[in-house]
Amino acid sequence: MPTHPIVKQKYHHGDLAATLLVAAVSLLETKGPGSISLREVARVAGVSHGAPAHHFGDKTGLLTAVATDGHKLLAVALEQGQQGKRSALQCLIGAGEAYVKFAVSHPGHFSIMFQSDLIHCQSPDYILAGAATRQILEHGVRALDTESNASEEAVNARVVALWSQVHGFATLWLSGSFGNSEDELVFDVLLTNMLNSINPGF
Amino acid sequence: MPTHPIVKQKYHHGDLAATLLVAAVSLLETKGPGSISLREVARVAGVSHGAPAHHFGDKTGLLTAVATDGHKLLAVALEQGQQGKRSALQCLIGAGEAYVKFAVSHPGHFSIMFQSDLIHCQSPDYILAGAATRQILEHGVRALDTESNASEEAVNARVVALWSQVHGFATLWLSGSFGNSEDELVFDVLLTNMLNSINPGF
DNA sequence: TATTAAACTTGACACTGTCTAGATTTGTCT
DNA sequence: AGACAAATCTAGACAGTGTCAAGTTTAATA
Repeated sequence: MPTHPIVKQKYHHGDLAATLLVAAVSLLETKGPGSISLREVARVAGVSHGAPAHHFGDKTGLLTAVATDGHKLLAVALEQGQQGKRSALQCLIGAGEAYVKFAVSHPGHFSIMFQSDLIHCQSPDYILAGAATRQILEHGVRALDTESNASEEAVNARVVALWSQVHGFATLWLSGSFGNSEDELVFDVLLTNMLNSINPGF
Repeated sequence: MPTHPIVKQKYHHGDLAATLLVAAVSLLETKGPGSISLREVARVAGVSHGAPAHHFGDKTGLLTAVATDGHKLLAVALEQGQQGKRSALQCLIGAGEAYVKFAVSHPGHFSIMFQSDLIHCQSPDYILAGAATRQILEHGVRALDTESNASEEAVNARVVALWSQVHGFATLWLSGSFGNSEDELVFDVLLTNMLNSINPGF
């Protein structure tokens, strides 16, 4: 007879992989990617310490899955950030804004997405998901530059410049390098000013 | 009688703190900030596993020292990157170039400098060293904007924009997000193109 | 229903960070 | 110089970690 007959603890969780991912993201937000513990993830998910291995192989595998999920979510956010914009420039700025806001609103995911020493960055799923992000940015830049029939190299340079800027802003903000102001207004002002510095003609 | 009379292993190392820092940087380059082990640092330095505690308190303390050293080295690199430039704009671009090249040539230091979950980011030394970096960038921007009597807010926005761009470029390059091309030419082209996109008038 | 595969648990192992107590060296004071 | 104190490093212990192997329970399949 079980001690807690009402809440039946089934041997098979049913949806453990997804539960582990949620727990991992939660712990990434609090502990950070360098201090996260696989056993604690299992504990939060309510399973034994060996359970994650069956779904993700090892700790790196679990973190890779989180990173891959993060890239997929980011791609969706970038698409949404472009919707309903008038000009191609506004479209690109919308994507940049979405990039930064995704990072700030999903710190758990973002904290691991580019940590190549903690994930299997050769994983096909991860590479594929990451390439989608880049493609969306590139598509936006290309739409802006078609009018001024820009060279392939110029488009590439602009993608790198835009990506670097929003990625750097997100990273520096999350690390507290801009001063650990909790003020949301400061964040918006900084971000808006930076994005407005993107000029159509380079 | 010692077994190795020539190389005398002294009980007191003499300069252990510096040796530990060098070992830590070396391991940060190979293992990465999330996988570095304090005991291995001690092993590389040739001392017992408990030795680092006496100089740096704990693992976080050692990593904080590396990060602080990194910020000091970066400040020097930024100053040097500005020297001998004609215009204020070229000066600023030189600093940006120095920022990225420092990150790529000191991956061990740079990998930990902004990881707020792995260091004591409230440490006065660390805060001071980090503020110097920001001040140099701000000084460069201010020199550029004095002619066009820019507002305080505009200067601040430009600092954030420039810092974000070079920091993001360095981070993305080191994470392999631009494609893990070992080609140095690709790096230079990408960086130069990006820096040239910095326009004097915003 | 019997058998097989999947999902999860349990125990073990080496390794880690940190704490404590002790050993060795250096510096200082008389 | 000699004694004492401080600084420096070692050595052992402890709980916690990732990963492996073997075993147990459940689901799927035939």
